[in-house]
Amino acid sequence: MSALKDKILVVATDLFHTRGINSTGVDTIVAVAGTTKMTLYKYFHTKEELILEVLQTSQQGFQTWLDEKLSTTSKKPSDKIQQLFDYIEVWVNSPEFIGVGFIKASAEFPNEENPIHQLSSRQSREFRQFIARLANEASIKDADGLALQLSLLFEGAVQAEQMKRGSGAIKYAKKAAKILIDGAIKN
Amino acid sequence: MSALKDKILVVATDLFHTRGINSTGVDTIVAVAGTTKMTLYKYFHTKEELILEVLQTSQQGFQTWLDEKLSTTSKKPSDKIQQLFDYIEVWVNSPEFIGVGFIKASAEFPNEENPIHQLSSRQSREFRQFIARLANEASIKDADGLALQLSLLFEGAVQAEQMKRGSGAIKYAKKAAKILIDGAIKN
DNA sequence: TATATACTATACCGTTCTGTATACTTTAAT
DNA sequence: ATTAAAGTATACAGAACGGTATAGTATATA
Repeated sequence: MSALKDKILVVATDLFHTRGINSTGVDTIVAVAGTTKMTLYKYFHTKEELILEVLQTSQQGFQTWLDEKLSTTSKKPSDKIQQLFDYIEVWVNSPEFIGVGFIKASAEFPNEENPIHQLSSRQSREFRQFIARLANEASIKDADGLALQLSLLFEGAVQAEQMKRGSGAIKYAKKAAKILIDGAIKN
Repeated sequence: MSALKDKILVVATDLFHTRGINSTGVDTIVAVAGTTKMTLYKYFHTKEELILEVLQTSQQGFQTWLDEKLSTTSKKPSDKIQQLFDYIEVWVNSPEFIGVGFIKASAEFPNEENPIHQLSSRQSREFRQFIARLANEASIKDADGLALQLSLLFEGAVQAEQMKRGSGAIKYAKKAAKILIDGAIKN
């Protein structure tokens, strides 16, 4: 990948989160990235394509990071789901954390026929299925139900953290997750 | 209040939710409301003022509805917090439900110095405090902690419902809320 | 009948938006 | 040295944006 394409992606990701997607023009993006519109439109044919690529790379980055953390530190399947929110907390409290793309994007593009909304919706579903897989491996009965509940806590906490940084939302989400997981294991 | 001002508010509320706030121009609003920009700008000096008023009236409407439901049906304080999510479920599943304004607005206006973001943040905090009051009346020890957890479930569920209608998110949020409340009462 | 109020109709201003056209410069590989 | 690729610089088209100016109509009250 071209260094400039990468730079544009990084800058766009940051600006979309700090100013909003619709409120960030391509002129601003290229100015901050230190390039021109001609170059941006060489790599991304439309702004929508850029948005989609930003969403995909950020979510992929998070998933890769999370996968690695879970696979290297904990061996037992039943431990993984317990540690999920530990790592989410680490990630949210890291200085690089700027938010979850698909949550914001689905709010800015509510129309269900919009490709950006559809990608956001799919990413949310895939993350939920990822949690469900962890729950299944931990031999939890209603794995899908627990996964949905944990994803609600996740999305709610990220939302709250975005509304006010350092709100402690993720700490209480972690506590709630523990209670829900313990309850689901016993049944 | 003028009938036209009210009509503009209703139309704007609907359009903001179905198309997004930034994606809805004032020209569209007046066209759907069947009036002109001159009239709109007579009642709302700027678009920002209109947005703020839309947010305030919708949240006020929900709070009033919820207050009334809780005060008329359940007498015991300990029952109210248990019934909170019952009514939220009714509200979310009602055909008029279009979402929660402050969740979307805070995503579209992430800048903490923006008046719209500030109002959204305040509304979120006030709703959390409302839950905390219910928890306190039910003699729950860590009322603020439980209120935060329940608000995460609430916001996460609304978010999920927005991403895909009929996702059943609110049903599982209700179950999770029951578990968390029961756990908080015992301690 | 006079006057104030509410509202309409329409044209417009300045800005910003996405996206493109044209021409030029740098860099690296053959 | 030649050539292709990558990137810069800049101007601009066409539409949409928020907001205003001007002129006119309908209605109700005094």
